[in-house]
Amino acid sequence: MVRSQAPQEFTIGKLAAAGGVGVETIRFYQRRGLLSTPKRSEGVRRYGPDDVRRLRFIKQAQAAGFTLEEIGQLLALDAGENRSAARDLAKKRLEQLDARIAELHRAREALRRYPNAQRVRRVLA
Amino acid sequence: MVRSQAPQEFTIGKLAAAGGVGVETIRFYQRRGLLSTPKRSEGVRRYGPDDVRRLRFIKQAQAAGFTLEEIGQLLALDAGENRSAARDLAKKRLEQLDARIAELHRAREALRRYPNAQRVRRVLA
DNA sequence: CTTGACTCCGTACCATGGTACGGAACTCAT
DNA sequence: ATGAGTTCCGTACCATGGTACGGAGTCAAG
Repeated sequence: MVRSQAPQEFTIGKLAAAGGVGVETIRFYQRRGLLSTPKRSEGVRRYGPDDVRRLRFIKQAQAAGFTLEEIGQLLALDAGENRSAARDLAKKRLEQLDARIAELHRAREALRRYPNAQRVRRVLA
Repeated sequence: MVRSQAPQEFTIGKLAAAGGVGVETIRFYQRRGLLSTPKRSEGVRRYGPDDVRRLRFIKQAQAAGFTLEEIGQLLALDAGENRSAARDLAKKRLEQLDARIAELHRAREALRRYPNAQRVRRVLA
């Protein structure tokens, strides 16, 4: 079942704008294998909504603390058979995320106390 | 009033060990002006408890999300007259920290839902 | 008083995540 | 159909936060 193609209406510049990144960042992600590099159509490569979603996913995952390397694995595993491996990876990252959040909370408390301290050194040390 | 000197009993290797970093990291921080470089005493530089505290402060501040550049400013301002500037810096960072924590919480929630989702892509996008 | 560990110093190299550059090809609006 | 604006592509460069290397000097235990 070949469904009707979604319109490939984005040039690289539009895609970048839609994802809130620069054109060079798109190319960088393509080199890294995080985004595909479609064939040229009328001299220029065209992108569609899937690419926009994928780009947004990358940005969100980055915000969650994944490295580009991990994001690549996640996408690869997710696309292939290996969805349970992807889940494991996500779970592992979730634990790291919890640890990081706790760490930031501790730092936050220390920093919040700071304005009344004599010196910063005593606060975080 | 010149109080009795605290013993300067650490060599660079001990200092590094006490701070849980490598020797090269100490040297790197010295180049960056984050740690002082004491005069040589008997051919080798000696460090004391103050240096250990300072090193630990750097590590903690890093964990709180400060860059080395910011940590340098913080230490400089704190040491000098400018304690209120140091407080401002800390306050600004505190706000950023809150934003970052909120962001990680959002990512966490998305990730936590993942095991039941069909594909990662739908989760964070 | 030698041997092994540690220090000192400059300089080079590394990973991560981009950002910039320059010339040629191409597209699009007027 | 022409000129401004994009795209394409390779390659170079950037900041951050280290890590490694090599040769000379020093120190401490046996």
